Amino acid sequence: MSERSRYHHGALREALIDAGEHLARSDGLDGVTVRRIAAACGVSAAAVYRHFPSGDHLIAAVAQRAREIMARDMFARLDSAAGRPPIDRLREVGESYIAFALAEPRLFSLVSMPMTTPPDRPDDPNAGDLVRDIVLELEPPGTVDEQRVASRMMLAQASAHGLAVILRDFVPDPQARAMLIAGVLDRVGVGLEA
Amino acid sequence: MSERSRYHHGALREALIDAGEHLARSDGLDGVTVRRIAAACGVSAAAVYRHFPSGDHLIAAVAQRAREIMARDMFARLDSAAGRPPIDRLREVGESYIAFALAEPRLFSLVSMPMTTPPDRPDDPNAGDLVRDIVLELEPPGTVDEQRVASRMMLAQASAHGLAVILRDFVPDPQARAMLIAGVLDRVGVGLEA
DNA sequence: CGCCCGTGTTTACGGCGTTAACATCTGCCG
DNA sequence: CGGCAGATGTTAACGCCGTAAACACGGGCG
Repeated sequence: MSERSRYHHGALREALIDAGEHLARSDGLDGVTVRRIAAACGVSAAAVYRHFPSGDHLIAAVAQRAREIMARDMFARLDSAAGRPPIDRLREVGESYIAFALAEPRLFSLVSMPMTTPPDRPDDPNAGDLVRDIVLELEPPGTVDEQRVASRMMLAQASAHGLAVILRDFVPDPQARAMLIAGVLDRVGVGLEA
Repeated sequence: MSERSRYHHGALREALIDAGEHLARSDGLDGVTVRRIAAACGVSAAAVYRHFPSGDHLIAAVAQRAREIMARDMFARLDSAAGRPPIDRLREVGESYIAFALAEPRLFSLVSMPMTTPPDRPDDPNAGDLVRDIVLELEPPGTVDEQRVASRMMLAQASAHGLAVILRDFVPDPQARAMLIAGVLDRVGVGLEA
């Protein structure tokens, strides 16, 4: 089975997700469509249904791909903050999330879609677990107050997500964005330590 | 011109927005479509274009309607908190926003759409201005630090919006929702006063 | 060798937004 | 009061969308 099969594609599923990712980057959510993705792979639209039960599952897979890309960004940035206090690393994660949303707004619009399909491998880099791990370090040694952990996670995630969305939609000026990110994350830090 | 004209409708524009609102409540975003809205008004799809330059403008108008409904909720709830300290009223506004998002998730999905069209009357009840007015009361008398005001507004709006979205998509249990709302808003309050 | 099944194709259906051409009603002007 | 013009409706058509059914190819196993 060489790569030249040209009838049987060989790795269409991955190719479809790749094409979807590129279409999302270039044309945004509206460009991510079964027919366009299939065409980008040089394949008929119906071929998609050999690999995904529906078009929504395909775009859910592309969304999952986008989440993995963002998660890689966040992990990379976290590595360069290794050893710093948990609160600093939480801020790093938040800044990373927001930076991604503003740098790749179209990809981010996939990230923030409700996940209709469970991820293929539910154990790969996951932003939620990442936040939880850091938040756990804020707990007094030897005990874990689940409710406190949950509210801290929620505050971190909600404020980062909300800020990203509002900045993307309503604050075009990069300088204003930077000011607001710094100011809000300062305050979130205070709230997280409370 | 009685109401029986039946050819010339008389108030089609408003009727379309009404129908869009009801469709949004019952069928969610996917139900809010030019053809369906027109059909709900007993009118052909093309008639829409006598009143809106495009279907997107119609659904933007429906979204604006949804925002006004939510704003009315928030103002009503604020009235019953008149006289309380600003921080308490901010919390009331946040709770109101989140409650609406969870009580009317489909309508809320319109609210949180990026506004493509300026509102018809940009001076009617507006949640943003409301928040700003309360945040201003937190300033020391006689001075206004615009940057501090902006970051407080942003924190309030971003955390409420983010929390609403995350709870709607990922936390079905009402009790867990209530716990998280209380916990997060406590922390946001701390961050707002910092 | 030959058959089966995984994976591709073509074709078709209904729903979508939108436009063009036509129809009807209403208000105003002579 | 008559009639014309413009506002507001209609139908028909186009191209895009997701999806299903029926068919075609081709690689691997008996």
